[in-house]
Amino acid sequence: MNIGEIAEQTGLPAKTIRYYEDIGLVTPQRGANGYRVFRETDAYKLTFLGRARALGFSIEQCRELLALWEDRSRASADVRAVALGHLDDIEAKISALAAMRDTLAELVQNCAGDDRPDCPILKGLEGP
Amino acid sequence: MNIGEIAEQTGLPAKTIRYYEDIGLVTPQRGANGYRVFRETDAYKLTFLGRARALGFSIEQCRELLALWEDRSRASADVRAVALGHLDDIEAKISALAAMRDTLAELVQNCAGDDRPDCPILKGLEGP
DNA sequence: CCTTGACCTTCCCGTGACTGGAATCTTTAT
DNA sequence: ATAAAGATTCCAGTCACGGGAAGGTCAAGG
Repeated sequence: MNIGEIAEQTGLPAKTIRYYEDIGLVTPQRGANGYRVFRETDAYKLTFLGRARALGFSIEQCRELLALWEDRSRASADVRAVALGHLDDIEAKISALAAMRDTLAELVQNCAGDDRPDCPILKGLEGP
Repeated sequence: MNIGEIAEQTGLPAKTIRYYEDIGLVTPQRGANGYRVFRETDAYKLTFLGRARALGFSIEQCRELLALWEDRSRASADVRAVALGHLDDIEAKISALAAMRDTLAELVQNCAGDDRPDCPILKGLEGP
């Protein structure tokens, strides 16, 4: 399989796949013409990566997960630890965003939003 | 005021303040020794920037807000529009993160997290 | 056989918003 | 006089790619 075909199959842009090779996440073979040749295991890996990235795992976490995935004697606890760590990160991000939203929503609420220059949003940004 | 002093006052790292000057958000004067000299208006601007950034506004949005802030004849509707746009962005991010969290939490829930290699998290990442 | 167009290759630069570090002044304190 | 603190510029790196240039390869059509 050439890169275009596997790109379509996995939904990842060809550029991304080349990048994943660059940083050692996949190691496709090469044909006589220099083209990358992807086999089924590469397709699996790339699909895995696509899903893990969609869940917000960092590249390094993906690398870790891939290693665990390939290690048939891994402990599921190790996988779970990575996932739980990431869950915490997500929760923290959500909390931070929710706090921003609340503050900002309150400012917006108090702003008339008309032609007049008086604006509680700007005032709120000036100082407490 | 030198950069260290204003950095402490605004809570922004000196590096960040220099960067803000680089991209034209603030334009401190210069003393005879080449040091930046910050005046009160600079302090206000930097405080404003710090708060706006803390609320997640991008640098370009901050630039826009600063311009509105300096324009005494602005319409509060313009400010409100920027803020509402950003609120939408925040909501979208929260939704995306919540979806990740839910999916991931479900995978984690089903994983025993013990010494055995069987792991629903990895299986969930393999395919649907 | 030649050309066209689709596909592939590498390489380098740009993104956002900084952060770290090096090499070099200037000021301040002892 | 010297040492430390604080200032300056500039360069490089971060994360995870994306854009685009310059060029090699392949299949189809004339």
